[in-house]
Amino acid sequence: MDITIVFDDASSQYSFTDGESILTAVQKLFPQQKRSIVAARIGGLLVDLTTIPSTTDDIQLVSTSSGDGLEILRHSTSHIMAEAIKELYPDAKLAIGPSIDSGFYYDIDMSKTLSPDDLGVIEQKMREITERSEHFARQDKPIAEAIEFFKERGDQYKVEILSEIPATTVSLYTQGSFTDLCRGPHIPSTSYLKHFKLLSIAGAYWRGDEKNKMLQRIYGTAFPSKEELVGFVTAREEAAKRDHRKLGQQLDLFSIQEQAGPGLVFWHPKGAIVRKEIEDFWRAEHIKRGYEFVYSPHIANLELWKTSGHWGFYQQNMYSPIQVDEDQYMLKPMNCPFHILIYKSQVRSYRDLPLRWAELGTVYRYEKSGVLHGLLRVRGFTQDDAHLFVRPDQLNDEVKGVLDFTRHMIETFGFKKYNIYLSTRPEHSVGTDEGWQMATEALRVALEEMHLDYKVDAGEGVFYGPKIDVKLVDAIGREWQGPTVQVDFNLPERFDVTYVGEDGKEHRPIMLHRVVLGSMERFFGTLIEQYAGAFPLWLAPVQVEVVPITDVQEEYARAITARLVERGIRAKVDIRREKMQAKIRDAEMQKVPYIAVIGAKEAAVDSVAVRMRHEGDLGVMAVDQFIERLLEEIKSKVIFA
RNA sequence: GCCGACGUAGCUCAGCUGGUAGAGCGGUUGAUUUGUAAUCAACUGGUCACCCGUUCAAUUCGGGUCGUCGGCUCCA
Repeated sequence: MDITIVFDDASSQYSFTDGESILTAVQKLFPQQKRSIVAARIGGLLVDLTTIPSTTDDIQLVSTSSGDGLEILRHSTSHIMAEAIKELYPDAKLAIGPSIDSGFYYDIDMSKTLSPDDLGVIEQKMREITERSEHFARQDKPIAEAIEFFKERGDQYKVEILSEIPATTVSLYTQGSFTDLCRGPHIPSTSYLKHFKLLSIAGAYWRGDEKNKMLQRIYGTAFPSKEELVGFVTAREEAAKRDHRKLGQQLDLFSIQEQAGPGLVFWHPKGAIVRKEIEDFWRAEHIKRGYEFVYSPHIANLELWKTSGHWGFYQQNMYSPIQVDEDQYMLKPMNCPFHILIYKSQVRSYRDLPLRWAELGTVYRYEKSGVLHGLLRVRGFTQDDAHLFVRPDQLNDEVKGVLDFTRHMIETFGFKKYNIYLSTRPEHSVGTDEGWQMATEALRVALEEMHLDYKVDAGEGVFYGPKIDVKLVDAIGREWQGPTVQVDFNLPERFDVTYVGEDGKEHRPIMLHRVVLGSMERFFGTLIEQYAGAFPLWLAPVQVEVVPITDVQEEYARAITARLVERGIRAKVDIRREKMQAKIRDAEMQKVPYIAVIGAKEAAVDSVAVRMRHEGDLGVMAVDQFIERLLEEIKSKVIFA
């Protein structure tokens, strides 16, 4: 049987004899690359190389250099790890072991608690298994038989998974003495696996439900080549250096103090000045876009939170009540009810809408202790919040306006890695199906009209309405929710918010909740990681470090610094009795964008020797020229990647 | 909240099997007057996170609390 085999855009013919598998063909046609070819695709379906072709359809070979191939390699690695664990710890019960973006994991239930040292032992055993060259063999079984098979072995998790699969037959894969339930495909033999590493141990709930038992999860990864594996490990180490918690301390930006309590942020002077720059920009942009600013209190009567529904739906995230005289007061977890109260302070006309009210509102939420994470997940934070009260006919434009605003902010701050999600109605929520549908549709239409790529995050909306989330990506690829816009037709209902229409009758406005940064804390955290602490000039805490070479130039250096400061430039002079080299080193390590070196030559002609971060010595420049350059760069908010 | 690991000067870390702790950087002082990533020296830093227990003796061993880190769950 002659079949066309396609590999790397080249195709060749191969005559299959009866019972000959694709693997045999690969070994004959591509003896050089045979270990990188791990599977095949026939008619769009991925199959094992051990498949014996039954049609004359083209066969496309899948190598580990493709996404599918890499996934197969990693998935097979998780099976090999599972085999190793079963050999080492026979009482281990396996749950699930998929491949993920950075590698794979397997969830295991066993009596022994694994320690990091055990990873080496398991790796060693895996190495043995790869040397044994065990073949991966697929077997299709009626589901009842498969259930019986795993039941006998006491693999309760596999039985549970099987009992929920609607299919009549399932596939099992066996290598060596180990058999697992799996869709496949897999590498032909354990010998294909050469470059792998087990990374960490963690706890994970069975089926991701905290009511279930906690299993032990082992994370690992595998690559086609040693270089790629080493590259992965070094990239992780490099990423760790951009960690905002590390940089926050090194650059003296912020701290979180045990004495004060977890999740509460202290902004140091250098972090505070960055925040101030962000806030100034934020305010200016709001004014341009027709927003007004409001301020509201930090606590309010519990009754208000009952009316808003927060007490019912959000209680577990709120700090305990504060008893004041006869009443109970709550620290605010959100700003929305306050803005509603301002709205309701007078009768509003349809002509007043839309109203766009913004506030840098500091909120407090009781987050579970295990989830706190530097600036990215805290208990007290300032949202760059705004609420828009709009008429139904204004909804679409206003949502688009917010999306455009968000995009402008993200781009100005130079974020390249972010993802957009549309979150729909969650399990616990208020309001009617019609309302939810209308609101979700409004968001979807706005996304489409703005030509923004997005994914649907089913059931991830807020209790009062659906939302669009923008998630920013941190140094090691984790996503953190930043900007969000939420459509809310429930709070206006609960608070009986109205406006008088053209017809003289009362109508219900729709509320938009939105943040364009997220929170100052989280945004700052991702910003630090984004720039690895080397902020663009307009944000840099110290913009220019003035370095006199000897103390003879001290007076001139001070004068230059004063001139820079007078022009609104954040300049500091380093008058320590240190060598110039040491001062430059310190300024570089503090990631100061410009260093102005001043010796006798410069002092004589009113100039400075300019050194730029990452670029080195730019040569001598007249002071006025230097100042103009700085002001221009600050004004244009140039980003140096 | 759950699983696991960790918690020693301001920072980064050393301290084997129990005998009240060290280095480098930092800070202070003095000397050096220097041309693009660390000048030299002296001095100064610690209830070894906290609380109980075992022991003649605990930074070291055991238990608990708090905090941090990696995940899970949950979220801006």
